[in-house]
Amino acid sequence: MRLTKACDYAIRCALFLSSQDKGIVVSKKEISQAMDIPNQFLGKIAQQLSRSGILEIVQGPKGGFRLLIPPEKLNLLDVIEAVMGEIFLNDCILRPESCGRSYTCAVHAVWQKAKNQLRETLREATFAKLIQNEECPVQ
Amino acid sequence: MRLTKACDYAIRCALFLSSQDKGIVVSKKEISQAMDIPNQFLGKIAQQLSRSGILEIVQGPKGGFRLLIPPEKLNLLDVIEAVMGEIFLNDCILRPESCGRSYTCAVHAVWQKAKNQLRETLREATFAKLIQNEECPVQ
DNA sequence: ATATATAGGATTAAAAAGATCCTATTTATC
DNA sequence: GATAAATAGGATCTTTTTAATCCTATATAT
Repeated sequence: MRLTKACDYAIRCALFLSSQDKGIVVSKKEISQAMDIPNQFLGKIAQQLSRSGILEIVQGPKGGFRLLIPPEKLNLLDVIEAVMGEIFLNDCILRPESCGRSYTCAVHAVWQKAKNQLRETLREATFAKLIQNEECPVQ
Repeated sequence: MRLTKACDYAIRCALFLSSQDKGIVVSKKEISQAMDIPNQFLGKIAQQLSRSGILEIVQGPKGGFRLLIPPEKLNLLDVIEAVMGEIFLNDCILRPESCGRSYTCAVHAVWQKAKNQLRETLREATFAKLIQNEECPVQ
């Protein structure tokens, strides 16, 4: 029920890029140092974010990563699902054929509701909002 | 971001007990066969449910498990957290001291919201409701 | 042409989950 | 009380997942 480190790093990376000037290329080294992400691991994560169209990878000298989606449109759900695949709480939601017992179906309805709520909450959280609100109301 | 097998089994066990006559003792063997749970593993899970006061373990011949909380009051959250501990999506919510970077705090507010929603949805799902609704609207 | 970056397959290490083994303990029944 | 039928619970093992790194290949600014 937890986000993986890879997710955490992906979010940090997206936060950093969102806080930089629009459209600029930021080197992997700079991001990994600023956001405390293992350098090589960041490379792997960037590949996933790149496959999902969230950022562009620029090779060669002065290479690095460029955010393709503006922070106003990019949200936590996009970044998390780019790394983890579609969020789900229980296998049976994605594999209903493995659902033999009848009353477990009522349970699945709950998983489905919980999943939808969770995805919606994450979708609402754009990176533009996240980098604005530096204060922390929950702690 | 997924429920573990142990959680799944715990829920199956609670579903089975909820569907039986109130207050009766059901043997581990019967539950494990009916709900397709590895017998020994069920023993471990029952210990956790017992520690949380959800069921009572009866030893000796004619022993087994007895549900202590009526299905109208028992809910998915109780059972899941008995097995997994308190639900959370990201470490930093439980360990705010590890939260150094300022803007990650805004992210934590989202985790907190998502967590609260999720727990509320699971809390609303009582076992009485679950064993009633045998049809499956989501599939 | 060269030096500087990232790519990406392969591998390794660490952690968590899933399951089982085996002896101890409890208790109904004879 | 003795016995047999149950579960308890520590220890162990296996598998899976996660986390991280190694190393050669590739791209590109200068």
